[in-house]
Amino acid sequence: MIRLNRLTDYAVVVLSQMGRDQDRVHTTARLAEDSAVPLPTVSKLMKQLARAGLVTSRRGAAGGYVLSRPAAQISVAEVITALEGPIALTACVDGAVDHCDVEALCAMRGNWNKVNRAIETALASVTLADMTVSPAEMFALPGRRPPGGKPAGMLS
Amino acid sequence: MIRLNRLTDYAVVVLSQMGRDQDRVHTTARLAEDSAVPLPTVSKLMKQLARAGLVTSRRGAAGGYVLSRPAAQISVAEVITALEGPIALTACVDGAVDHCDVEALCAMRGNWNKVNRAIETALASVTLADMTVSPAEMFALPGRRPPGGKPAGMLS
DNA sequence: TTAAAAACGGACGGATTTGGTCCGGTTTCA
DNA sequence: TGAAACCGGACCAAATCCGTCCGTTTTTAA
Ligand code: SF4
Ligand code: SF4
Repeated sequence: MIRLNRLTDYAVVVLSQMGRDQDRVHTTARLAEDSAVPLPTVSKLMKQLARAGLVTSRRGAAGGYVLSRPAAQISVAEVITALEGPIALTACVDGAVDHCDVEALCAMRGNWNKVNRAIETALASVTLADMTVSPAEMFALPGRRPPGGKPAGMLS
Repeated sequence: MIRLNRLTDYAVVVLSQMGRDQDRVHTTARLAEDSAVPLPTVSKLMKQLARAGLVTSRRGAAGGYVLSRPAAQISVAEVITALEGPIALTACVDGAVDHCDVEALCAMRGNWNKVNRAIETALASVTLADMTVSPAEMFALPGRRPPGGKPAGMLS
């Protein structure tokens, strides 16, 4: 069902959690407790996110993780990319890593690109900060696109 | 990588194939040959698509499959839905079938809805006919949204 | 009347991916 | 020095995906 990886979903949830307390250091234990995601899983996630540079780790006692950037400047697209690699709906779009064995004969090879880009744009326009507000007022925040405004041009 | 099911991809490819010859009946054998997708797989796909009503089957000798509607009126979203069920990025969006075990405590439960809807819209705005044209002139066809026009309002 | 050509339904199984756990290091602080 | 945290990776159970196969049913044409 075009499902997002469950782990990726968790990552967004946990990162948003962190966003609520911008620059406090959060231990995995605390994050796990607050988000109901099992501890070892949170740990694994944070490791990956740290490697991708989205969070910064502080080792040792009183250590933990901090968001590298304010939550309003991290898009869910970045989170996805960090955990699952480049967003590639099919194997023949531009950033794809692997190869399609039908690609040589496929008449529509490359036509997924536009669609893929549209989705990419959609995901890039939502930040972690957006994900924490109540659904009702999402995208109605001051300073963001007004409700009737330009919708970030998909399929341009 | 937010990857589309390979079978779903194939389905779109094959259906587009069919769209090139609007109302001829196509046998699975022929479709397989033309698209390089293995025959039994095409067969399986067509069965599902027939059940979903996207194609009409004609049994017996000289039988085959016909598109139920012109290719320009079938969106890729429909194809995806037919094969994989409702488009649901996570388990907590509106049309989702299954349930998230963290849902009770998750602070952002429901916030994926908007994102999900945006993607849905993107996929719904691309038809099978669009997928067959050369990438260069996609969305530059007469009668469709002009290049600078309203992009079907995502995240509305 | 018969034979061939097609769709139909479903079962099956191998391969791959995913989700989650565990453990032995290493770094830092009190 | 010891406790608290991250770090890296191995590991595995479960689920999913993908492709194949086979017997049945329907229709057409010889
Ligand atoms: S080449 Fe064709 S079959 Fe292969 S991934 Fe691209 S669209 Fe799908
Ligand atoms: S409830 Fe939270 S964790 Fe569960 S699917 Fe929705 S966003 Fe993800």
